Amino acid sequence: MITLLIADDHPLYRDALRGALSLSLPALTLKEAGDLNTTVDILNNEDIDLLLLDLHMPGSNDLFGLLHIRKLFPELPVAVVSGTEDTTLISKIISVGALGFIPKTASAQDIANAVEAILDGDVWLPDNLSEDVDEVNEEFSELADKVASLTPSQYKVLCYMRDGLLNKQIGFNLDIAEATVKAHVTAIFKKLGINNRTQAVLIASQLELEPPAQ
Amino acid sequence: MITLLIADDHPLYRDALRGALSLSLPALTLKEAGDLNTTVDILNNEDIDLLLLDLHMPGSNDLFGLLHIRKLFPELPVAVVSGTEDTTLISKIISVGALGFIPKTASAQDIANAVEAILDGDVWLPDNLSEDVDEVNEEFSELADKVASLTPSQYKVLCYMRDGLLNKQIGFNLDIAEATVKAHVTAIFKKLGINNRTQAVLIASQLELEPPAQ
DNA sequence: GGTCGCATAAGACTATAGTCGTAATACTTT
DNA sequence: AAAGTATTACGACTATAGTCTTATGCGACC
Repeated sequence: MITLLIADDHPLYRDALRGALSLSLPALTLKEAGDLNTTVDILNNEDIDLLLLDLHMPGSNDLFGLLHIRKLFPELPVAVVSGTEDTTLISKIISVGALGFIPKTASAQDIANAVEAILDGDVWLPDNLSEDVDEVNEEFSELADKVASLTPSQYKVLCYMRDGLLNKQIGFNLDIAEATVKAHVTAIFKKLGINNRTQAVLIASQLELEPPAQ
Repeated sequence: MITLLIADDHPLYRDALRGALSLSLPALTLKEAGDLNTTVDILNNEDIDLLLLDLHMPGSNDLFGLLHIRKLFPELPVAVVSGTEDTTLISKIISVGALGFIPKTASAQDIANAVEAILDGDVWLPDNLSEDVDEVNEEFSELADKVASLTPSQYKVLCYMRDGLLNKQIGFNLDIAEATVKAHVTAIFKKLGINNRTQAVLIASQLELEPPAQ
């Protein structure tokens, strides 16, 4: 029995997805989540075979949500659903480890085909994108791996760095001493193989990280 | 009499453009340039009504060439020709002030139409892009303006900053004292309305600046 | 031909970034 | 339960970033 989790903040679109899938693939069990936290909860407590993730959920700014999920559940197949047509963003989504990208404009049949392909272990992309994706991939997926190896605290510090905050301000936000922030910063440098803040910020910016804002 | 300059490093594609244009718009005078420096030379010495600029010319990394031209000749209408289908990049190109974007896959007729529209003062874009462009525009064109207000030295310093170099290293590369680099850095901050290097690097990276590498 | 504005240059000083050593806690692995 | 490893935490120290001040050269503009 195959179970699929639809994570999208728009109830109407969840219904539409559910409809499109139950039509062509009635054997699936479908679960739903409306934000990133409940998505993680469900993934922790139930056996999910495929996650359909909307990128614009509350608490899931751009790539952050996907990176987060990929880090917590590296083995989980993820397909991203989004209305964007930005080819760089789509390339990044794939580089970060999503097995497919489904445009919100796709037809019910396309969506069903995509889900089927991904469940079979294939990667599914809109028609004209394969080359674009390859271009971005090489360096980018390395970076994503390195960033995924950061601890939660380190990740938060990196996000705040990316926003141009001083160590002192980061410490205040996270309620730790500036000295501790510096220690995290040094640890981040080692993991990313760099030696100053500028380079760290560039990497974070290429990955389109956003602060957890909690 | 209308004069048009084709700036593209690929002689064959220059010929193709020339052919496409002379067919539909025989009244045009056409000039050609194969790299960024001769492009600037010609613009300095002749009266050009429209520049067709290829983004991947030698010495013109990504957006740098366009920014450079826009800064030197703010009144000159520029249309960008490129093979990219990256929508963010295309949006940035328009934000920086190009009046049109012509995909290399466009037909002869499309190209002629585009040139005609731009000479009439319109903005010409591939069909499906107008909305995408609007999204990126607002903040981005402000940034581009600010960066364009930098002096040549300041611009170089910013590019090196973007590469993660220390002030000391930048000074060595430009053959000036570290103290001078710092002075430039402070000047850059003021012009861009920011107060630390991290933010400067983020702006430079969003603009896809590349060092002059001369 | 001043003089005004601005880019360039650089030294002295302060603030921030980054390193190192150490320690406490948590989480495996045996 | 003990030993090992990784994370979090922080203070003391050094290196780098950034500010302020001053000075020089260069073009614009009466």
